[in-house]
Amino acid sequence: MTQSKAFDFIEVFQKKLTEYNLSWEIAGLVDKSGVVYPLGTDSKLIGRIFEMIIVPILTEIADENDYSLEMPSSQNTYPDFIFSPKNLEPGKKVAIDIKTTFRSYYKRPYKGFKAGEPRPYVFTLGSFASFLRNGTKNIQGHYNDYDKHYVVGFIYDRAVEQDSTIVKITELDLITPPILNVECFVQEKYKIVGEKPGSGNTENIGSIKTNSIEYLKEGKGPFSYLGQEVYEHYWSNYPRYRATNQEYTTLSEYFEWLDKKTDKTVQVKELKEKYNEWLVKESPASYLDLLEE
Amino acid sequence: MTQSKAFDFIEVFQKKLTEYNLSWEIAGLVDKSGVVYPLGTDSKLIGRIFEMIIVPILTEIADENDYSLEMPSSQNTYPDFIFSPKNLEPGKKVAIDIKTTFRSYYKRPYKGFKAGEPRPYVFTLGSFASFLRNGTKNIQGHYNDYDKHYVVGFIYDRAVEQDSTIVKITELDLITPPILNVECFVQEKYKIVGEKPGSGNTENIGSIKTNSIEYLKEGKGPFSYLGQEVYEHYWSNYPRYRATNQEYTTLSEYFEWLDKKTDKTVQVKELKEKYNEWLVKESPASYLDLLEE
DNA sequence: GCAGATATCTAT
DNA sequence: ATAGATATCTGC
Repeated sequence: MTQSKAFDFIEVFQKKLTEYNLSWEIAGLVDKSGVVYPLGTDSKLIGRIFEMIIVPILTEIADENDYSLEMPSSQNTYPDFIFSPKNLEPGKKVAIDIKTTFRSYYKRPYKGFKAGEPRPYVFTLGSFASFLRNGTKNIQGHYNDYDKHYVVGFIYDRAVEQDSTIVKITELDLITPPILNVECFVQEKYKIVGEKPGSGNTENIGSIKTNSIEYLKEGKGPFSYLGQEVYEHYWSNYPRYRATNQEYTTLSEYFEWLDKKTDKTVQVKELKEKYNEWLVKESPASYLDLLEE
Repeated sequence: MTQSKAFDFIEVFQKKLTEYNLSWEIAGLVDKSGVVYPLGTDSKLIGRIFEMIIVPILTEIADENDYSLEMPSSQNTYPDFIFSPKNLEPGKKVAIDIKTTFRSYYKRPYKGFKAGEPRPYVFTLGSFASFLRNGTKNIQGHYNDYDKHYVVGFIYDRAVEQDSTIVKITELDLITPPILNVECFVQEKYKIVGEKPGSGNTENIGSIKTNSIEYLKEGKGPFSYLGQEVYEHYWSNYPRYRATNQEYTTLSEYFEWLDKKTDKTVQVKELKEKYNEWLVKESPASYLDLLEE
């Protein structure tokens, strides 16, 4: 079997996920003598856990579609997983990145949200200052080696009570898992990217902001209308954290900035039209009033 | 029992560590059904693991010395653990922070080091821009609530081979632990602080640089001669990452900077003398010189 | 939403 | 040693 348009990672991954029916109920860490240590809810840890649990699924997907599965060993290298074509077809690698964040909830009614509803959340989607600006910076190989960039995102509740009792391997039942209510989505990265950073000093792209995982599953961000190239251009020119000249910080301002450039290769008018269409049909504001802030 | 000068955390912790004789041989993560997932060597994970393994030791120490053990729940709050006096004596809390880094080795002889010797390493010792400059910033309570600040440091080798096989709980023997050769030290923070940052954009204090854990165990950094107050003053005035005016970046420059200030409250001459004494007796350079003789 | 915290690493 | 990467969070 060889790669073809038939390989749809989103579809395949979701199918496997259903088949495997993972519980995500991680109890803790186990040492070689069988002592189990409870986990905290630290996100650094949780993110890695999701990453490791899905390895068998990714391995199976790779095998069945004539890819080899690679994991960069360096800690500062994008992406988390690579599907590398066994036929070595250039420019056809597939990048898979795992992203994680936790839910918090409104305690009282706020701007059209009811008490008890989850707050809108944002995923941090990786640097906008590394491989997007320099094709070999902090990436395995070259940015051009990749055909597709997928995000597997996890959202979860932190257990309120932290358990810190150490138990024997025979007493796993006694442990309260630190994470609950896990939801997962898969989508092409550009379709969930937003127009605002997800961090300051470490210059990460922020996802669209929503409290509904459906919106992410369906990939309804602005660049789903504008296209992957516009996403790449927008974020490779987004002002750096310490830039004195903030040329633009929104898509509207980006269009104006683009319009003033002499060497532009796209029709700004068309982009504006697509963006307006998105605003009307798909923007979070059209889902829920006043998601701004 | 009440707190007294008799409570020496370093001594007590080292004793418990010997008693417990922990193996540090973490095999992996276990879920509630008993499936074990291997760990990677990602430092984010490893650091948390050391943190969790020593919880029982800290609990016992707290109990036996009339402290309660607290762990700040927020992810951006110093310290990792707090010993809080049960008699509520103000200004007498004890901060314990866990720090981790891994060894790497010279492949060929270099500047007096032999091939195969471990490279000198630096621990990142937390921000110099938060609670040191604003007593309530990113700290549980106020900086003045604390009497002592200890660092428990771990240094380890990353396993060369990464194991990614998932096993049953009955097959723990099959797993190769991802970390080997763990060494641990405890020391008062100011005694292991160095004069250079341990990170750029995230503005962390760097420890003294050494490839010998003995040097850290003994707390032989420059501020062990200059004192805790000089450490706090040096690092609360160290130039920020993006500062245009780099007033000083070494202790020698700091002394000159201090000398020019009109409101100084310390005798710069005395500091210089102490520093010179340190340079002669204790600096890593004087260690290296001894090694070469 | 911004700015800068959490911890540590790596390329130059 | 420096500068900026890795991922995500939080106070204002």
